[in-house]
Amino acid sequence: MKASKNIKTQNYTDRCPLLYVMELIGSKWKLPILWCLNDEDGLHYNELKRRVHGVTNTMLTKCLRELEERGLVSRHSRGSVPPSVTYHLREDGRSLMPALEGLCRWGMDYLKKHEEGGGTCEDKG
Amino acid sequence: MKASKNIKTQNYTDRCPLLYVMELIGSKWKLPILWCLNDEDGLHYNELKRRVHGVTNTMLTKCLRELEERGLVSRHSRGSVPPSVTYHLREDGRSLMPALEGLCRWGMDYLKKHEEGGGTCEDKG
DNA sequence: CAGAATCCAACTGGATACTG
DNA sequence: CAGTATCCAGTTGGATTCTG
Repeated sequence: MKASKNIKTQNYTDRCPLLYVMELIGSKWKLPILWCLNDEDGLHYNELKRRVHGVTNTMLTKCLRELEERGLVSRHSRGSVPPSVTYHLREDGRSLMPALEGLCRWGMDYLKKHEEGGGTCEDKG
Repeated sequence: MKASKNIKTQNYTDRCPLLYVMELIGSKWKLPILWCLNDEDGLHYNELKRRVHGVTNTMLTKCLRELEERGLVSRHSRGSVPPSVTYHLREDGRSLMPALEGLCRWGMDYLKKHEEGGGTCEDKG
């Protein structure tokens, strides 16, 4: 109760850190990318692409650029031919993962309650 | 570390509770609406509209319907003329608020670090 | 290998007007 | 009062092709 009160008094007007974060990680591939890098730090572009299943070049590059700009991941190029570029999670990116735990827990809890006899996570066809 | 490891092993494949939640509350007005209802439970449509500043009828109605479907808010109509409809936060909606605290904290922390001399929250013009 | 460039479809959300 | 209906613009993301 106190916690939630704290949240809403801080936020629900405008310029709110929570909405900022939502915008930061709200696009389709950001979280999957971060998870992969958190899972195994220092991945090459194509390794990443293989793990973030379904992502396209366009989107992967775009997301990585944005995450880099925001300081969540870092890009290291060897500048050789053929090119070799690895992506790493920076501290801000890493610290984001545990920050998501509350939400994740809520989600698991919610799904458990609402799909008592169903599958695991069927949101939309 | 353990927490974050826990998260990624559970998730980054497909059907993931966290992505589910993100979809649930990811649209533009959902969180502001929930905050308002958390702030003062039992608001009329137009009260809500006044508090969620900037929202349009179309969007407010759409969001409320979706939140209602998902069981986060409840709708009570007196069925009179003129109509009187109040919206309440249900338990699932209320429990979501503290679950957001981790993210919110991370956001405040992040903003503090990244705008040492700047304003409070300038994301985009 | 690690992208960039281009084009396009779908979705999101806003503006406006109308209604029982 | 509490919406609904319609239309429209901007954004998101996918498909495809090309390159040093």
